[in-house]
Amino acid sequence: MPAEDPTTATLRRFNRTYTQRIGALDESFLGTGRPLGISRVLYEIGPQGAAVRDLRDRLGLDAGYLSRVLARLEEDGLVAVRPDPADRRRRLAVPTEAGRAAWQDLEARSERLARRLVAPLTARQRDRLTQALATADLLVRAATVHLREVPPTDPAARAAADRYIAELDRRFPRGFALDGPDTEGTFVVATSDGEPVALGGLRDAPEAGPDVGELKRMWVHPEWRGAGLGSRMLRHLEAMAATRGHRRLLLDTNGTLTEAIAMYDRAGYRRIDRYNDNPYAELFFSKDLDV
Amino acid sequence: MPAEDPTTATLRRFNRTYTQRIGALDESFLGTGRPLGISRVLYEIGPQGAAVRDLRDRLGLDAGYLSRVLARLEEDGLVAVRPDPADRRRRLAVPTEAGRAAWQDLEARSERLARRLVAPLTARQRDRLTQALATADLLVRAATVHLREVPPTDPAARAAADRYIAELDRRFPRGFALDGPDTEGTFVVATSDGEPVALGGLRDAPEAGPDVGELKRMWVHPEWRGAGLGSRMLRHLEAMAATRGHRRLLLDTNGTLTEAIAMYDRAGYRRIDRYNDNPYAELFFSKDLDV
DNA sequence: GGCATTCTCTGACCTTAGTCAACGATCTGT
DNA sequence: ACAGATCGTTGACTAAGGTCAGAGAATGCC
Repeated sequence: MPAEDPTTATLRRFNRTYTQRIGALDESFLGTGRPLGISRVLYEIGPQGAAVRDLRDRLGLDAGYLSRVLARLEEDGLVAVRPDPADRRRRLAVPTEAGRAAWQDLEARSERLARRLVAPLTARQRDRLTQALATADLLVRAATVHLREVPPTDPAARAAADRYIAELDRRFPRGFALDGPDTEGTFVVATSDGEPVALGGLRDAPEAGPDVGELKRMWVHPEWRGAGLGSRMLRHLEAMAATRGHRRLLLDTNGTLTEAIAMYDRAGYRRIDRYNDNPYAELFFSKDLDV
Repeated sequence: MPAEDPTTATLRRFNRTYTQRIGALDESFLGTGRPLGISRVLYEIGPQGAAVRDLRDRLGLDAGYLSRVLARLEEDGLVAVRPDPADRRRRLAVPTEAGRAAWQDLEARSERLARRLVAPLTARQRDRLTQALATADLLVRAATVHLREVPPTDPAARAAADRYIAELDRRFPRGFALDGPDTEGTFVVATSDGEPVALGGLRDAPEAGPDVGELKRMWVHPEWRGAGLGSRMLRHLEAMAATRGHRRLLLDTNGTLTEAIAMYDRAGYRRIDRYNDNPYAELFFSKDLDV
């Protein structure tokens, strides 16, 4: 084993503290007269309801087991399970009035326990704790984001591209619009709990040379900025480009996107002259990939 | 329910992230061919061994259940349980050679999982995560510290007082020594996992007035400083003094203890003239309690 | 239109984790 | 030396949580 890593040591120490002290937050689900597993499923269904499929994914449960838990919740009159009209193999679990009340109760218990935990802290320390946990939350979530390569038609890629376009439209003085959805190149979507949180596209740019690629649609969900998702996406795209035989990457961007520009600078991209007639682009970058 | 509290909201959000992602650290104990509970006990016993009593406290297990788990570990040749020579009611669990190897394996699994979790982060982000988790760890531990009032003879109070004395002896240019152990007044010991982490003493000071008390032996474990334990101790002592009928508190301290002095200032203590002949004291404070 | 796949449910089965009370051995204070 | 407390073990019992294979209904894909 290599020399002790301070990050894993801290993480593991925190894990111990956590399971001993905050872990009790789960136990707030006890004492409701229902077993923990049942409460967890009820809580996960939430006041709006959820698809059985999603519950299974989110909670990591066996299909048979979950089915039984749902039957029990239905029997207790807390949840109604009915087929999804859009795909009648699927089923949706929707809380009844009583179910929503039980959910509220779980919510209140959890909140109470959290309060009791932080009660001994002064306001200043509470702020520090909030800060620290929010940072840790963002980084841990960012670290467990899932990157996958998809065609331009992928629904997650489309959804992310739409958000990208909407954001540029908001930020650019004269708005932003595209002719139609992307059809060219390959996209990389980063998802967390199924939600797209970052996007990046790579296309061949034969007009600029035989082994040149171009990056497009680089976008990170606003709530996820500052966690290094952008540079991770960039590294992933560069590795992808290298395996596709590209030796140089181009990209263009707008002067208002200062965070992105700083990231490109940090990642070793150099500013070059205009190489296309994109009316929204003001800055142009290039990077040589050392294959 | 009052307006949403950002601390509990962050804590609860983090709790979700945590159970879904880091929580898997526990699951690293699975896949060893042993059930989770057994592995947890084995891990807690550690390479040095542990008293059965302590295991029960640390893991919060039922005596009967733990007894059976230990029997199973003994049967598997991983642990030897033998009576504690010092008190033959107690028993000690000591790992065998195979047990130490199994413990190493658990350790390695946990480390591997922690590494995999932080692997996607850059060095900079890893530093930020380490920082954030260390802060959160300290604050959460500080929040769950247990304060209790004890007589001067209490072993935890004695242990903390000894550390206090040793530290002053190290920090004062001409050292520090006492005639004998404290016998007067009431102590408040803060413990975490059974370890004393902070100390404070309160005595009547009739020589200074009928309703005057004096604080003594204020000490916070060096690793626990900056988490507000000192001011929490102070508040506890003040409340205690108020119920004892004191309306004014005195304390003395040495100029080298700058953190403590800053804390007294913050807590509303005012500097006064020397009120005793303590040769180690250079600064003197007083605070009126509003009862 | 037919075949493979997806989604959920059901039955059969099992381990794990835990509780509770009774009991014997041992220690502590007086 | 003895009453009372502490420590751990044992027997009897239970709920919780989970696995696995098979089946039926619905859908997607060519």
